[in-house]
Amino acid sequence: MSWTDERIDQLKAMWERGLTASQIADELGGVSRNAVIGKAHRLGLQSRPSPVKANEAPKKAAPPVRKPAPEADAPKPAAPVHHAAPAPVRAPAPAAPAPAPAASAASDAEPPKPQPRIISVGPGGFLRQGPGDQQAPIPPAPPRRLVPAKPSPEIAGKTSLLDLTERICKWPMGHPGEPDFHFCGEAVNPGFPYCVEHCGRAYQAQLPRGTRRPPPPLPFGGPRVR
DNA sequence: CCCTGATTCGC
DNA sequence: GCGAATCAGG
Repeated sequence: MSWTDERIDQLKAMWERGLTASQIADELGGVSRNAVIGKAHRLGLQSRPSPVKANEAPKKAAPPVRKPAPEADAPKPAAPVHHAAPAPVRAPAPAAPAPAPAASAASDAEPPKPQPRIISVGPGGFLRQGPGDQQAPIPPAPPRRLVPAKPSPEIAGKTSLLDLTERICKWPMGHPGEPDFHFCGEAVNPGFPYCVEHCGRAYQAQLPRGTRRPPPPLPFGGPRVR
């Protein structure tokens, strides 16, 4: 995977939104967390509260650098380290998750930025978009969007797509596309994409033919009622 | 253990 | 430029 303009855009966007490198990495697909961090730094995107860099020891000695970089002369005036900007944390639960549609989209001068694609995962069998798949060319005529282009990854405390990892239950809750659609989020049953409970739903023993089966519990909380 | 970001350095 | 390996804190 290479860093196309688009992917770089996504990286920037997500990085700025406070998503973790891991999240960004597996959202983009095809890159490692390290790659994301590396790229972010190369891009000059910088510094979010890093665990290992909480404070700069103003002590005279700064030995713990592996490479004893012999650079002695650095007439640089002390670069003002803007101190710890409070970065948004993993799943902030703002009271208003609903992305305000806002009429601000009216500006024609605004070139449509390819926001992260909306992708779905579910037991129903549809797979997430992967690194390899073709990128739907969005450019030609992105007319007015009635819905905000921003997927708003933070769906208030819920486990969103972006929160999924290998060890988080991916059982969907609610209906995809709806504002409160999210994922189970429990710790997975090791080796499975779902938690123990949802494994029970996802993997049902095949009963002998002709056996009357109770209505199988469907994903998505069952057929949509309208 | 898991996670996080930072840094280094061979490619 | 890239990213795996490594480090180091939570």
